[in-house]
Amino acid sequence: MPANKKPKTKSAAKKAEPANIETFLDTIVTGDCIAAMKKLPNASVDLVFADPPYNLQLGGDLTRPDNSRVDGVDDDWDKFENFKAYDSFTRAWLAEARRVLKPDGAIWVIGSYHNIFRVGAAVQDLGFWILNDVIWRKSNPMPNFRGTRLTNAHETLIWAAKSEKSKYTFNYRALKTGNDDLQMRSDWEFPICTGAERIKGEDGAKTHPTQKPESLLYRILIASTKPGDVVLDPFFGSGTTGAAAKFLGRHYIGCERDKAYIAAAKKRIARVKPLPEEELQTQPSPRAAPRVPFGQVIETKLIKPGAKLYSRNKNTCAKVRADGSLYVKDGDVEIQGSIHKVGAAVQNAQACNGWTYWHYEEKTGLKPIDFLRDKIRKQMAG
Amino acid sequence: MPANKKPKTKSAAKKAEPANIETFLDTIVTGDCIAAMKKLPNASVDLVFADPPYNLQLGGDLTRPDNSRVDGVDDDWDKFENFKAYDSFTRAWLAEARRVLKPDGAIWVIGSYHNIFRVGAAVQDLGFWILNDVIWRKSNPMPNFRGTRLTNAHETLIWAAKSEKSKYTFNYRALKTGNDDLQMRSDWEFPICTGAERIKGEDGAKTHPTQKPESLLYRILIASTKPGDVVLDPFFGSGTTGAAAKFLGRHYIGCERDKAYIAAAKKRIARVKPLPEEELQTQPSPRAAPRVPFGQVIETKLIKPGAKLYSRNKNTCAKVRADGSLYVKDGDVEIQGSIHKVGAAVQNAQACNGWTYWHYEEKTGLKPIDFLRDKIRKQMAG
DNA sequence: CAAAAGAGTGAATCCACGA
DNA sequence: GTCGTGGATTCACTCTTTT
Repeated sequence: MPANKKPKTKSAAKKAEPANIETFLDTIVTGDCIAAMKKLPNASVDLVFADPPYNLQLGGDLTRPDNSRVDGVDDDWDKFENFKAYDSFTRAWLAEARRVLKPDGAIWVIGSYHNIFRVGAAVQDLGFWILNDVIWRKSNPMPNFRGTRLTNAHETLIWAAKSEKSKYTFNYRALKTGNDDLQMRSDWEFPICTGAERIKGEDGAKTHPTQKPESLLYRILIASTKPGDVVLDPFFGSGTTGAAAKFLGRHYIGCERDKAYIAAAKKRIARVKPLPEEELQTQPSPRAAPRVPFGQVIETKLIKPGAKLYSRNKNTCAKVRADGSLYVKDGDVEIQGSIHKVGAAVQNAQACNGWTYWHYEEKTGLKPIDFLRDKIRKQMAG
Repeated sequence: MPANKKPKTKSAAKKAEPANIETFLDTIVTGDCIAAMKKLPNASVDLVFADPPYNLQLGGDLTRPDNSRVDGVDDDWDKFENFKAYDSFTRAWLAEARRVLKPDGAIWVIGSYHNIFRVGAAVQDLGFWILNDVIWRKSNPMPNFRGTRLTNAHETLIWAAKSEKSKYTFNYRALKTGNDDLQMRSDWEFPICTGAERIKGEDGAKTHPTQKPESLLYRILIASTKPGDVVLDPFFGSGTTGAAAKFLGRHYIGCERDKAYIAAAKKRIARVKPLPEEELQTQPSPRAAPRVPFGQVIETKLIKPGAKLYSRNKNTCAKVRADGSLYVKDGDVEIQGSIHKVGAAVQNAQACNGWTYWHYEEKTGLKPIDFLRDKIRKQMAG
């Protein structure tokens, strides 16, 4: 693809145009996440997934009842003087992430009670629009060894669109289908990342202290991206986002400053074999199907003008007119209009889906006129 | 009780001594929660439970797919100009709540993604020390009718001590015992408040739009208070906190400005019959509870030989023998053995906890025989 | 009377597109 | 921007009515 010489927006014209986003696809940008994100052009990524430092305040070492030491999070990058420093760091990277997002883009941030409230408030203050908070219920959490609190058995994710107006991606039907035809809820259960999935060094020690399970990222990407979308992870770490994105036919961009993490992530992602394209087809949404006006049903002669349509209980009867409008005479009152308007009127309802409300007579009984629309769609497709 | 003329602390001595806390026990203070809390003396309550406005910012009407209208929260008390206004309100009431708390006191706040991040950040900024965030998983949440987001199936609670140094109350053993000897996790499942528990006016309409289930408050009070403790609820509403506190032998203080809510709460709490004192003893020591063989239940004459025990659905019936064994005749097959062995056999299961599987008949219905074991343990302890 | 069917409802930031 | 219209969209549970 040729470089785009002409700035796309006025604001972009003010500065030197940053490198094209294509340059960064499926790569890890080395360096501090804010500096790294500054290299990316405005409005160029579809989704951000961020697993920022948790700002844990563990007082001293934590030991198990058998006196073995728990390998907690004590790396330098996870120390912050105080909430103020953490807040300004949080707002800085969130602002960069928002700049880089397309207008209809969205962000996911994961955290625990140590940091998620500060992150969530910053998300709202910066103009993101929260869509859901999602609970990752850990099926195998670490117990509270001292019995001083509840077992910390979950983490919190925030899902937010770039703005209130964003037409964010949500594959509602795909999630529902994958959930035994029940709406996906805001609480998700997954095991923590252990076993073969957990990346370890040659010494057997875990490479990254907070590696997330790929299953979590799969669901996030299936829920809120389309194949070919660009997913940015400002805290790339061990590269779970990259691995899941590559597997699912999405592009990733990672930011990471730790060279050991980068090396481990590259190695990991190289081993991932992407799903074949046909496997990526998710359950289509009825909203995505081509619009078929009711008039077309008549033009196609699937129903003739003058034919009668009924409500399911056959209490109401309407006559079809040549232009695709319906006509009902109920006592003195005559109603005419679209299948939807007349359906709503005879029910005294605000709205009505005429395709499912009205039925035509067949040998086997009443059938919704939606069957006829289906027929036309299939003819169009085949 | 005579008035206490001598100030208890130096700081209290500086100002006019506010009315003694005893005056307020088990009452509802009328008025705005901040003004009402100002009447209470410093460091006088053990626990605060707060269910503040969520600042929902709902749009227009929402209808179900069957065109019925959802009765959303449109009350004035949930309306705020912007985040800034909500934040300053939040910090004001949290500061008062903190002043009123004893040094070892704690607070619970419940909210949704609309407000909980702002509340949580304020909690931290004011010097509270977060102990856990707890997820209330709703077993029967309202679905997302438009298929635009995930089903909002949970709410978030923050549990925080007054300060990092607070020696807060946590009845670890009681929770674990009540949770089949597993540590209580940070995600709790309860149904929403419906049916007979839901308070309704004479017109059948719900008295309060956001009444919380008593089961949620029971667990909170069992987890983090002792009998006789003082529990303050600055947003008393329909009085769930008061009802649970009275039932569990705790004192409540409510703040509420809506007279209709106050009247409903008073009526509700008046009907509550407190548990007898001996039932309030929670699992005291870190030692495992003493073993009670089933035979002892018979020896104690809590159940007589020849009595019948049933599975919860009453599909299975067993006869109690004098030695504490059970006997079941199922067609030609006769089974006998311990409550556990017979329970497993009739279910075709590897193992079974007979204490919870078998039930005896009481006036009010079937009850697990575990109730009887509890009784014996309490007799042994007391 | 029991069982089945129907109606009602809950802290909800709940539509997309073209004229 | 607004406005109008097409047409997509629900789970668990309680209580009432009908069979």
